[in-house]
Amino acid sequence: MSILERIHLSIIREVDRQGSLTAAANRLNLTQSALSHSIAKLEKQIGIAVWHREGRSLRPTQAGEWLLAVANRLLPQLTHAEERLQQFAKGERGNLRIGMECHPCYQWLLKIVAPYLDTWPLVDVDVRQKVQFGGIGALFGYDIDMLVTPDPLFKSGLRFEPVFDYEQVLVVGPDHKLRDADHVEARHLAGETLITYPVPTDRLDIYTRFLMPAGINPKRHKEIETTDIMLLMVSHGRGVAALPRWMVEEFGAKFGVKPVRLGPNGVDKQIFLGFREADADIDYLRAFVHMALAHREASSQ
Amino acid sequence: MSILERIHLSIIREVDRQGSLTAAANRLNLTQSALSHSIAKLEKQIGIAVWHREGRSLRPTQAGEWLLAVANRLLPQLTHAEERLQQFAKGERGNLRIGMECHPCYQWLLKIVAPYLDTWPLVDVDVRQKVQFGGIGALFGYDIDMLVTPDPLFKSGLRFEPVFDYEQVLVVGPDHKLRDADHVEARHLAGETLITYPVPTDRLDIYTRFLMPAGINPKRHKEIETTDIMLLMVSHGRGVAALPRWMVEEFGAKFGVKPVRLGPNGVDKQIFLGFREADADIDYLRAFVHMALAHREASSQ
DNA sequence: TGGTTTGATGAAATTAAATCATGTTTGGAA
DNA sequence: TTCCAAACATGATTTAATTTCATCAAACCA
Repeated sequence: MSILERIHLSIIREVDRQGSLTAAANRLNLTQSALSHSIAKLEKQIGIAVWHREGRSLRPTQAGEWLLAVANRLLPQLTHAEERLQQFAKGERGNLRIGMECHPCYQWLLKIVAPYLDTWPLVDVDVRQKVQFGGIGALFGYDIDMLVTPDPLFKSGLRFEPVFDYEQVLVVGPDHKLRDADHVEARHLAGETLITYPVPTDRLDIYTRFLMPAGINPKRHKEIETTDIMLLMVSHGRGVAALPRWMVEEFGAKFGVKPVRLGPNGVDKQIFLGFREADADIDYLRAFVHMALAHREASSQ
Repeated sequence: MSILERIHLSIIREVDRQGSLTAAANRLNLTQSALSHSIAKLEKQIGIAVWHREGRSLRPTQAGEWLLAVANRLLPQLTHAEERLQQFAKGERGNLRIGMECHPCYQWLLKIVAPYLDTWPLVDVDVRQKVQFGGIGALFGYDIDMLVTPDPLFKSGLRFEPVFDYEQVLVVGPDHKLRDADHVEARHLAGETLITYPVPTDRLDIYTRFLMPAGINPKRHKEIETTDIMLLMVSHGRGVAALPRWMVEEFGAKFGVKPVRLGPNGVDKQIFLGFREADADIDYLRAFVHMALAHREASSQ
């Protein structure tokens, strides 16, 4: 009945990666002949070619492209399932694969992960900064088990817990004219250089919740990857940035930068921890959420 | 290297469904002995039991439960991939599997699907009313290819197009005292029986956008599955309901019911068509979106 | 307590997969 | 151009894996 086997997907993926049957065969510890036979049989059974044979190279057909997509989606899941089983067998607890959709949360995450690793010595934590189909997709696609994000999705098989509240503030250098201001208005930034993480502006709160409502754009927009460099730039008067208040307070002294409230009421943010409802009863996963919630309690006092 | 094969997943799923190895073997057109050998080998390779042997019955171990979840997730995808390939081979275009997260949209959907089936004779349309992990999860899980929903999720591997705007109105019977009112206030419903589709109140706009903001609850809340019966109930004075205005106008005459605006400004709704970004270039899928958009253009005049 | 059902097991048979040896085509180097 | 190396295809053979068959032991049921 079933014709599409794991080996077929492996071959298709490997041929795509290596570029040739022969190279793929080596990586799979099989002969070129074996792959050739295997694929020929598959093509015969489904009744359509997987590759165009052009000279001595293979180019995927439409069906081949489709199969490649299937392979890239399913093979990692099979691999992960096997790893998980091995871990069951060895009495290990497994990996907690955490996806991050929130740049400055990294510092916060470290504070949760550190004690977690002590309490759960058999669980390994694995943090992925960039996830292929976005955090939600990665959760549904079983690429990650937990997601740190400012954008929760209630309903539909996932669960989100608020674990972290903070105020987003403007960071200015030690000689900046707004240094001692009670708060800043959007128009004050019209002549400034704004430094942000390299993400689309519609995912930056300083745009969506502060600048855009006022119809203001900064003079210049500069993207910086790392927080340290960003703070260094700000402290040397190269621009202003928006970061969590706790972060500015923690690193502010070191860099001599100051936080200023965004607008009269400030910009409040909430970070959520998301996971699959189906995983809700995995103890080491629950424990992580609990530790995050406990940390929230502790720091809200 | 790889030990977990499709057959293992099939066996695990079938044993769970049938309750015994023997029955599962029959369904898989194999002998009981074959399955026994097959899973014995698997258990030996991963080094852990998949089932507790209790007397002559099999109960999944923790690992078994996990494997079962994997099987139920991956096997349908493999099956679908095969079907899709067969369709490629036969020159068919495939199935368009549409998930619905919007009860009254069914009538609207019919208006799109009817001409679509004519334009795309080789594409079959398959509508699924209830999807396991919610619409978004079903899209990510490849259980459906398109989703009709009032709750889009921008970003993260999916795309949503607004295809349908309408006003949600209150439907009252021919003898109802509000029958000729310009609009209704929330407090007017305090003494009424409200008839809705059987979904949680936090997904019913009349609650979230009309009653709850005013802190009002109807006297009674009754859930009805089908629109026809709902309208029949309303027309016979058994209560009031909330439906799209176009629907009331279309069926109003038949049932003698009347639309009344919800609040002074009305409750406007938008319905979206969602699909995977990876599928954005499948012609028959694009075509569906285009037809929906065209229908929107036509009816907005 | 027999009869029947269920899963396990070892050996044999069968089927499937991989290799070996070889052929054909092609792209590049001499 | 020519020749060689690289790449995939193919048929026969070998090897490995899977399936069946025959049989057993345990357990549920009447």
